[in-house]
Amino acid sequence: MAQFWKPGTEKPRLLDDGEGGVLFFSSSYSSSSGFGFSSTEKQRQRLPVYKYRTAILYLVETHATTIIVGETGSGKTTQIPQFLKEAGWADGGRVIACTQPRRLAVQAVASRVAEEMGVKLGEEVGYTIRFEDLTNPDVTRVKFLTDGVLLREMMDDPLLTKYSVIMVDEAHERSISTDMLLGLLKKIQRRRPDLRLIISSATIEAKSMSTFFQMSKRRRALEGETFEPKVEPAILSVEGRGFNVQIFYLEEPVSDYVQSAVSTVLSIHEQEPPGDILVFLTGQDDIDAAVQLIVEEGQNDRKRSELIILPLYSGLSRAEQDLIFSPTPRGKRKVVISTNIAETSLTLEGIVYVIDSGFSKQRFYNPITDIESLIVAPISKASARQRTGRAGRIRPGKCYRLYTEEYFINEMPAEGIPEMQRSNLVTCVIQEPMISKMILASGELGCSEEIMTIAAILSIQSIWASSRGAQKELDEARLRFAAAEGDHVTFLNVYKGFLQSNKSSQWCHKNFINYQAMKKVMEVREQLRRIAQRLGIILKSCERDTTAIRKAVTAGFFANACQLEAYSHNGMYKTVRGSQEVYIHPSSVLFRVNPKWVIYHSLVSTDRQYMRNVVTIDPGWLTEIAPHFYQQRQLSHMPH
DNA sequence: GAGCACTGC
Repeated sequence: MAQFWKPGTEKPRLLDDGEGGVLFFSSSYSSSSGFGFSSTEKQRQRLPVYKYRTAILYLVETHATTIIVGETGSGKTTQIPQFLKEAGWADGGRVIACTQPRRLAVQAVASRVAEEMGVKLGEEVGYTIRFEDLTNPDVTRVKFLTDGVLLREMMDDPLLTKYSVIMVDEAHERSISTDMLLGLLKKIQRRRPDLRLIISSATIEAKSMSTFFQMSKRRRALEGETFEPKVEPAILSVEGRGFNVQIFYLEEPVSDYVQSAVSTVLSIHEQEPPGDILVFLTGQDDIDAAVQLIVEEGQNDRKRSELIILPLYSGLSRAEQDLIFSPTPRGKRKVVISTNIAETSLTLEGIVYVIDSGFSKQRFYNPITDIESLIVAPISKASARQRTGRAGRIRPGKCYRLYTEEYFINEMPAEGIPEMQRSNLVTCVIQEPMISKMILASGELGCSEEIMTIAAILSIQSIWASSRGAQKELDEARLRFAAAEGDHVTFLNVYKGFLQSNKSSQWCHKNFINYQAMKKVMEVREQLRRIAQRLGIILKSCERDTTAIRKAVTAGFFANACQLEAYSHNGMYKTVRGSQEVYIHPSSVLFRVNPKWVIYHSLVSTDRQYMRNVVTIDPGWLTEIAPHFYQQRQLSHMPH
């Protein structure tokens, strides 16, 4: 058993005075009395970040980059933009920006800040996320946005000239777009000494962030007499406002963390006072198995009926996810069994006990084979702390780690590998080149209306409704739309039906289509249509000429062509590019159909490499449409 | 016979 941090007391602080640039403020700075202020104002003053107001403003004034380390509950995200505004950083038509990795967070924080400032959202305080721009360029002074949107803005205005301060929040998550943004912002700083950056991070990893933003000696030598901010980043640490969480480790490692998690749930329920339980497992399989086990093992338990067991992962429908947020009835105990979604994206109130398996599914990318795969891998210390923190939001909690303390200390990596090092960066550098090529080709082939629809649907996770417990019905529904040419053409049938139903949610429900996904498809399609129109692509329908459609897909995705192995009995294909063994994904309408030649949209790698979303092609099109790629390749069994 | 989590004109 070990003691976790106790926020607000003796938290270790940063810590480097060597180069003079790293500053440290103690938390003994006292806040002024709230007398005479409104209740909102008093609430603001109670947030831990409030007592650092002067320090933060001083650092931002004097340093090009300020790194703020603050745990959840410190209030940094909502308060710092307001401090900046009050201090005049938005004067003269300038704008203060604050980025978030997730859309939901952008919306939530923006409306909270607008409320605190007593202004209407979309005016002085606004936000921009994809498909939704709630800002007014003339009056918006504090703007919240996803880091992806800011990256896009950079394409039109590379120096981001309208912003005076840019705060990058949740930088410790190291998402691809956050990392890209940080790299580009560093470049902008060289050209814009007036720009200030605030990097906000929840972990002590601030030191490497600081090293990154340290500017070169040469640049520093150029600093003239005119006032310029210090180039060394400042670091400030702000305590959070969580509760103490006691940590328990296993004495011996276990081989089956699902079983171990289940036993822990049942013994907490037997021995511990009321309070909800959150269990972190890796994926749907684990989670469903754990739910099943708890039900079975608890069958003879008189207290079993007090447990409300809820699975949680992104594949669940909106209604199923909403169950998680319903309040726990008196005398009951909620057990939420979740993937990583509950680590950062969703916050559950009322959790007192956390069980951490120590694993999550992570994406890895092999640049040689160009295959991304999802692998169950050990989490980092940073993730483990984040999971633990989920237990201390309403009162002191307990966290049960299903691994040994020795393992945590000596073997668990301090930080996860940044997403940037685990992904194919193509779409990050050039926005969706294959889709773009497909759309351009569709203009010439006269099927741009259809290809727009296909492109929009391919950009959505899945248009099919969640199938828990109704697998057969979903398969049957899918068959009703199935087209012999493959998934892409099947999508057109679904889209057509959706339009004919007048975009009805009941129709979606009846046909196992995800209504939310279809609404998003409409938005993406509209966005694509606007871009295509701007580029002068002729919008035209080919009226069911599936050859034109499949040729357009081939034009974009020629590199993903696969041929069925001549004597394959189990549906094995080989990629033309690298002779990789691949199979049609069971969710495809061509599963078990196994046509001779197909093009896939993406590969997913689990125990096998599966092709998701496949369409049949005529191999002759490959040399016709992409001769530069196929000329020198030897295509065995290629008819001529 | 199968789906970690996000994001984007």
